[in-house]
Amino acid sequence: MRNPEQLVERFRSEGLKITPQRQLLFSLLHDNAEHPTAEALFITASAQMPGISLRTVYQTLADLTEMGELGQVTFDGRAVRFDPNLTDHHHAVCDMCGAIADVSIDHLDAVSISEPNDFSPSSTSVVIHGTCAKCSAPSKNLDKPTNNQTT
Amino acid sequence: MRNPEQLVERFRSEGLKITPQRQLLFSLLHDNAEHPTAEALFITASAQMPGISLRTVYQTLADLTEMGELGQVTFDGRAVRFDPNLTDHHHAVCDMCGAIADVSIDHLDAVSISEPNDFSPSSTSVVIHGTCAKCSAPSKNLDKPTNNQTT
DNA sequence: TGCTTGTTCGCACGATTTGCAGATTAGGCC
DNA sequence: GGCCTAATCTGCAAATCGTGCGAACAAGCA
Repeated sequence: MRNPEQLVERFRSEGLKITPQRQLLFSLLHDNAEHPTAEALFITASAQMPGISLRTVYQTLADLTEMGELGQVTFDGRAVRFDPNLTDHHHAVCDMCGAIADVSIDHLDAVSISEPNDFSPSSTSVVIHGTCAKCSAPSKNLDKPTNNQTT
Repeated sequence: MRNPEQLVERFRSEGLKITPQRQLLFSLLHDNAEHPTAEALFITASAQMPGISLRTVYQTLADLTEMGELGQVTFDGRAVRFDPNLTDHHHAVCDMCGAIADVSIDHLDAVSISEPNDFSPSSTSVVIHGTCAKCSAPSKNLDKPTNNQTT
């Protein structure tokens, strides 16, 4: 996703208005590697702008997604998560705490895939399930596995 | 997933009862490569057993999943799909009609993956998006793209 | 400042799934 | 076959996630 200033430019050039709600969400999403849900963004946004509507968060996220500025991923069949990282990458999901990390995979096209007849692939996504560092650490410190699935 | 007879054995040996509803679902799932949703199974089941409850379908699918006889996959963030194929495989999803096909990928472990520090992977799933044969066929016949996402 | 049009907001609703409680029934025992 | 008990089924309410709609509001421009 472009930085907030560039997004403002783009919105303006497309005749869309620059509202405080949109600007806040631009900044919350910029360089955000947490793959937040709409609900999580709403909570963060509400802290800075009490009164902002969840509906507006959904709307803005949908707009950005439609403009190609934001990616969407779902791993568990639950809430959609938003990803401002538009580079070619994949995801590692911690099955304990739900944390999601980006992973890069080189030469994925080198693996031998037996596709069904006449299937025309357009994109490939890889999800690695496992346990993250925090959750696999036995008891190094007092940290419990951070169940931050919604934060 | 085991065949219906074997599932009956397993259920019996675990003290679970063999009901007509369960037997019907066993047979509907056996060798089913369509990755049906609970709703789709409910519709099919209802045709053969009017009065069966959607709640029962969900319950039985959850039981089978918990027993490890059934896999679950979600691709679009909507309904969960059930997969009796427990072999190591992945999925090709048609973005036009929603059809899902199994694909096998060899030597997936050979690709170079830059995992985040201390992430302990347990499984990897690959989803290939694209267009299936039916939907990419221009107009060979009168078939329209079969929008069978719910059937 | 005032106008126009896009935005925001709140609410209702749709889709999917689960919790609950009462009715029903499978399976064992006589 | 009939009975008993615990498991199961069923219908309904409710939780979760997301979207449609209409009224109120505000950004951007003359």
